[in-house]
Amino acid sequence: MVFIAIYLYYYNQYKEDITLWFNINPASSVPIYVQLVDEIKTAVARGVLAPGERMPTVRELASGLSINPLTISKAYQRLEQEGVLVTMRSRGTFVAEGPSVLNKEAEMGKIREMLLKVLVEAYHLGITPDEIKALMDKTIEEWNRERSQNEGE
Amino acid sequence: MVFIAIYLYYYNQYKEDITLWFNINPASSVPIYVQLVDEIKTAVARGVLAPGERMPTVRELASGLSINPLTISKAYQRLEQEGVLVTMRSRGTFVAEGPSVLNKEAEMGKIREMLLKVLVEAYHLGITPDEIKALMDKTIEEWNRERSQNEGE
Amino acid sequence: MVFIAIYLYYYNQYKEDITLWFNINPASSVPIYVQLVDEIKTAVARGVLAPGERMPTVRELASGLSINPLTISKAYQRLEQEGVLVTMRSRGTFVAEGPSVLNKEAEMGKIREMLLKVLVEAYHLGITPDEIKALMDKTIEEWNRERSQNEGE
Amino acid sequence: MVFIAIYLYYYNQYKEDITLWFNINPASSVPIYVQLVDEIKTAVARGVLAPGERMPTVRELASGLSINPLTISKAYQRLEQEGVLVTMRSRGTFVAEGPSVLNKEAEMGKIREMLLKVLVEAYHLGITPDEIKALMDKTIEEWNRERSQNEGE
DNA sequence: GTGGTCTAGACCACA
DNA sequence: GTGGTCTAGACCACA
Repeated sequence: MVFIAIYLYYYNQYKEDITLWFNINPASSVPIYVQLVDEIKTAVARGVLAPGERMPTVRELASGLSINPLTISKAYQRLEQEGVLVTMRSRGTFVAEGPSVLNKEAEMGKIREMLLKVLVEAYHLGITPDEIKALMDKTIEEWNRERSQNEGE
Repeated sequence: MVFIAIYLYYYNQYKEDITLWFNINPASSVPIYVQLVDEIKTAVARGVLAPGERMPTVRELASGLSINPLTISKAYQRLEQEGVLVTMRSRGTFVAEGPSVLNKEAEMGKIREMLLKVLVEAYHLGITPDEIKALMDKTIEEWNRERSQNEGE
Repeated sequence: MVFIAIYLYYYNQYKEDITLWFNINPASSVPIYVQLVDEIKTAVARGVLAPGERMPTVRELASGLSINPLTISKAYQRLEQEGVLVTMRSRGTFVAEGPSVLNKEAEMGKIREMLLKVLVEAYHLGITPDEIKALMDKTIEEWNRERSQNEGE
Repeated sequence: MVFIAIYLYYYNQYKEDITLWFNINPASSVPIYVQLVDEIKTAVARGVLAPGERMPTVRELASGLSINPLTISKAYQRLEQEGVLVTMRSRGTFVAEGPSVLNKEAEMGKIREMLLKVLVEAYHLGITPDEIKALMDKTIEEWNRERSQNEGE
């Protein structure tokens, strides 16, 4: 498998230097636009991309990642549908102002589905629920540490 | 969304009656063979399908689920690769004897990836890490209860 | 303004002859895929396309309407998001089984918005609310007559 | 979705205080100038802006709404074309003296189109023609009440 | 300069 | 055969 790590430096609205770091694998069976959607959602969730921040333009990202602008556009549109980004006509695309909780119960259901998949996968890898629990605690701890670091910047 | 629940009754080697209960949604964007792989892995992990148990033949499953036999075959092959099923020439396909731990560290890495995805998704749904942790505990508890029930049968 | 009326004859699942009749204006400022979405929603609402019915394939429609397949595909995908069509992997695209009412109140709100727009527009055209009411009654009457006719077929 | 409500106080020719209340959403897919056209048409139809009344200048509106003056200008031009506003050289822009009925039949056709769109949309939302009719009656009633209130001022 | 749309043509996974 | 994805290149409305 070929992983292509792409570093994209650009200035945000406060003229600070930001390094976006997207792993896109054009040889993957996962469509490029889906990979990009996942990468951006991760960057936002980690606090690397803060709410209100301006995203690189479609053309910038396209040339930076050597990907067709249409593909970038598709990813941005998908992210807008999911409420992660907001596009303002001829001004650019921005990170949305945090998640809007519409239907907490339905959403908890989705997460529960994902956790069940983790348990199934773990079973087949010979990993016990207790190990999962410990791993989850460690992962959340790291997650919180990273987020508070990014917010502190 | 259309969900098609399929009940598949058949006799295993011990002549016990088993009800397999697969949710296959032909309208989903997830390929049918992947759905089947997931369903079978779940059934095994939950203890509904016990190690050593005989699986229905490709033809049985195909007619039972009204799915192209080639699709079933593809799922079985994938499950063999993953070590979940074992095919014995001219005797049939069986549930493998428990997970074979090859490389614990690499496998923990996979699970960690999945947990990170859960955290990203949860963030965008407005769910906090603490809520995730609680949900995980509850899910594991239910999981263990169900497994011990199935093993008791 | 140039209007291009396209008649598309094809056989549906019951081998009956169906005439699809889409008005697509490539010179309009309304994107082609949006026009197609509107036309198909209208056909379904009028009962010309019945639930469960198979839609023409992307390629058929594309060649029939002299439109790029990608544009047709975009329209189909949008219609799937709206719950009007259902796509089944490598089988084709079908008319969904009727509207699923999720949030009646929110939906009534949308319709109310549209009715207010009608009243605003009517005001500027010198048409009174009473005339609107009469026109609405007449329009609904015709609508019901046409639907019962299509259902009777 | 972000809605930006803008209150714009200004003195009209009679030196009365008027509050204009435009909802402009720069993140909407509807062009800003179209949103402004709709808002002004609505204000006039509701009687908030009376015939003969002086409109704010392009610059006033532009600074009040934090919108590019060119965009405001485009909206005013469009409204002049539609006969809603009248510009008098070096005196300013005014609300026109009521709708001029040019071709009643053609105009009823436009309204009929809009009503059909409402019916199509309602169908896909699971709303019946009867519910539409009732909603229309209620909407017109409120409309009339509001208009008579504004006229009474 | 911004994102949005469209085409022609190619390739791919799935069933 | 089915829909899905991607590219290169072009054009457009909007602000």
